[in-house]
Amino acid sequence: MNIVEGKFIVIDGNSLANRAFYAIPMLSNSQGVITNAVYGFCNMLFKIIDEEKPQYIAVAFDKGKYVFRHKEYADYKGQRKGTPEELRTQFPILKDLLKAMNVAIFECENYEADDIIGTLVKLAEEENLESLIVTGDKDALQLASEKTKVLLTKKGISQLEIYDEKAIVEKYQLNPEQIIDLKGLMGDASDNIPGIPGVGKKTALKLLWEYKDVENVLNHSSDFQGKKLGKLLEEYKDQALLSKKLATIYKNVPLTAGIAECEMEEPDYPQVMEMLKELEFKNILQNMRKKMFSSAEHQADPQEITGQGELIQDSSSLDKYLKAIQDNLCLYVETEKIGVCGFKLTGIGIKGPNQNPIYVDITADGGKELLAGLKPYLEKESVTITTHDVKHLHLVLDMYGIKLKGTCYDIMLMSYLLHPARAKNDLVSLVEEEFTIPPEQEGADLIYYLLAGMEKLAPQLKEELEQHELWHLYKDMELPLARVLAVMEKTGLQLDEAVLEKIGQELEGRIEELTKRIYALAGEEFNINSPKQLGVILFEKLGLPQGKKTKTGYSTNAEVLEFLAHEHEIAATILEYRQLVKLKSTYIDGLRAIIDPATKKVYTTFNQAVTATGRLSSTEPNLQNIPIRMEEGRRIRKAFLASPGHMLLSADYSQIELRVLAHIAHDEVLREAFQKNQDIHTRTAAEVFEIPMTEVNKEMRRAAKAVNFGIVYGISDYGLSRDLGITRKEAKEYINNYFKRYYGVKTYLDTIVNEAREQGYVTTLLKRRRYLPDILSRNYHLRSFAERTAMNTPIQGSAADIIKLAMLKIQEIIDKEDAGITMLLQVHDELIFDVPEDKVESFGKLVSETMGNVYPLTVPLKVDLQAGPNWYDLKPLQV
DNA sequence: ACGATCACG
DNA sequence: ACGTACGTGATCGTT
Repeated sequence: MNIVEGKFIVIDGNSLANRAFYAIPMLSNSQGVITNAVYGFCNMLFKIIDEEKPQYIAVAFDKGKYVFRHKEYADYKGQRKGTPEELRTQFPILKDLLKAMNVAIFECENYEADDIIGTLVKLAEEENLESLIVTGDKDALQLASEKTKVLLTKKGISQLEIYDEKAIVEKYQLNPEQIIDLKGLMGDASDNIPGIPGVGKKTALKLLWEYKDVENVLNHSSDFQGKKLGKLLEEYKDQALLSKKLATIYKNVPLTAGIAECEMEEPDYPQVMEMLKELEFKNILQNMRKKMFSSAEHQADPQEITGQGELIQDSSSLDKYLKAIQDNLCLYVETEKIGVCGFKLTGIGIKGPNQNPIYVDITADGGKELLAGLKPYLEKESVTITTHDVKHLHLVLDMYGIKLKGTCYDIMLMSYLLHPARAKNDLVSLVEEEFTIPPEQEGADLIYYLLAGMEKLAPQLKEELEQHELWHLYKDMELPLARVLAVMEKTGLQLDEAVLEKIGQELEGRIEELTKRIYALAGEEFNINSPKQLGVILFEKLGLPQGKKTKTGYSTNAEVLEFLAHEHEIAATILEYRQLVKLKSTYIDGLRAIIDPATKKVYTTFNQAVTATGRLSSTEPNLQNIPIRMEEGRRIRKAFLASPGHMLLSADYSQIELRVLAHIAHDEVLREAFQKNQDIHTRTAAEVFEIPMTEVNKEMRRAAKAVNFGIVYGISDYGLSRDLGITRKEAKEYINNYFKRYYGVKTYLDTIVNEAREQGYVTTLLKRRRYLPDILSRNYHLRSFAERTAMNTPIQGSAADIIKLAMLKIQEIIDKEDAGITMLLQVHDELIFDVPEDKVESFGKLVSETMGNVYPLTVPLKVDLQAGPNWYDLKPLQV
């Protein structure tokens, strides 16, 4: 009889799906198919299989609404609400997935999942198998035995608890079968099993400890003669027996298959992966792919790519390969960082359609000959190159005098436009999302996979961009902009080391003084830079009132210190210390460390694919946050020089975000203010305080300015009150007054939030998209954040679109003029140029006109020009 | 690796 | 009752 061995896992599919549905926040794929229960179920299934490593597995489902129990008792489960629509639709998906995974599914008309489980477990016990029942329903405890355990889901789905026979006896002082008797006496509200009225858990347990089962309890009802309990037992005798019957799991369901059919099998990988891809379960898909690779009988995923390639070291083989592939190629440049700035090429990966990839080893002659061979192919106008980070490619090829003239698919930029908020736009992650790179690939082998991945991704991304009306943005803006940015990065900015050194020395002296003063005030030496140690000094030793707290302890930020400045001299001293240390470490030491000794320049990197709104960012060094607001810091700008005989020209958009808002919100008051070229904050103050503009004082203007900022950020009374140091009630008043006057803005903000709710995303003027998955969240924080983002992104993002357009046009002009002018920096609403002195005025005029007219709005775009020998000494320029 | 802080738009 | 203003990057200290 004992023909099989091992462990059998049987899952209550309905119970587990229910648990997953309520435990996991609403989740849907991009088609709107709700998937949270399937997702939770899958995760739990894999976890259990992983931990228990069963040889047999089955999932049981309820089938139909009525089961044999309804014949005995029509109201069985009568109180239960129907399955919600959002869950009901997930069962077919779940069953299909289980089928593809070759997991045995059982369902049987007239019987519940419980009965199927009871039957299967009985069969398993006869085969001498160990069984584990997975469910959220305590009824299953009655099935526990020497060979059978029950895995109960506790809260949510991550907490599981195993009950074996011993655990049940310990907990209830009852045998597992007596769980049925317990329910017979006390009933079960969730299944609408009546039991005996007035008998709860305590009484029922007491009775069963004494009389063992329901029948015996009823037989001894005379023991309770004269008591209330005796009367109840008499009166509800039949109901108790019925309840026990209803609670009893039936173990002889006519099943069409047995334990042998439950044997674990390898999933049908291609089918499972197809389904997981459809469901967009990226993590599970990746795990499944890894499992497939490690599986003994490795099946081919239809999407699978191979890493077979060829190493090439000589020009003639390269030439032969290039001749064969004609005009379409994927290109991967492998580089290594050298020194503080710059990098060197170490290898090139190439793949043509229907060709195996190649890796060109250029270590021999630094690549000169091989790159010379590559040049004519890459410079063809008819060539289409697929790559990742085309700006980087421009910079690398430029070192060999190669200029790309054809068209380009940049995987990084394309996927950024599709998912700007996604953290991982690096090539390996993107390829891994679609295909699996077998573990531990490196060097040329890895590059072969990446090339094949890019080749598959490019047309998919292009199609998706077209579907979302983003192709134009890619083709005519981001792609050409990459080249402009490459030129800017290559140009770099001249720094005056002597200026930095001088400021550095001044700072150092002052910091030393401040340090001593702080130690004296504190009465001991400590690390002032450590918020933790500082908190102890301020709030424990000196006993100053602590304002806010952070997650980790006391808050010691500028806001708190400013408040404390009234209380103790140390606070103001620390504020100054902080400010100076920041300047010294970030700007003086930080910049000096990355100046190229050969050129005395710094070379920033513009990241074109990180921000969620479409802005650029700048790193190593970040030249978009050089101090300006405070004079002490502003002096750093003296170190940024124009080249000899040139001037720095700065052109910044005045109030571009509020102008964009006036345009997209169709707000008449805001439009009029800009059309009349009024001071926008003064006008807002006049509106909000209902006075003529001439009567607006400084304080009113300051408040109005804060309100305008608030509007752009996605206004909240809390934020405004904090910024202005007023009560929330007052802030609310300001906001209400504002919306009364700027009715178009109010309507716009309401509309855009609704649009986000309906579409799941918002767009900018040039159709750049940002998805807001949290806009319907039930979590107040997440939802509010998404709402503010919905208000802010079209404004910030459209401004980013406009200045990018301007950069493209201006670079064209610069190229055409060929007068030694270079574009150096973009700082969100400002462009910095290096211009020959005699060209400053004429070029300034061109820049101003170009920026002002590049994307006509219903309000004028105003540009302020400044020029000077360095970034500090800029004087307004009228043209 | 992450949080706190602070520099910019 | 609740508690966040939008978008970044560098540095430092702590884990």
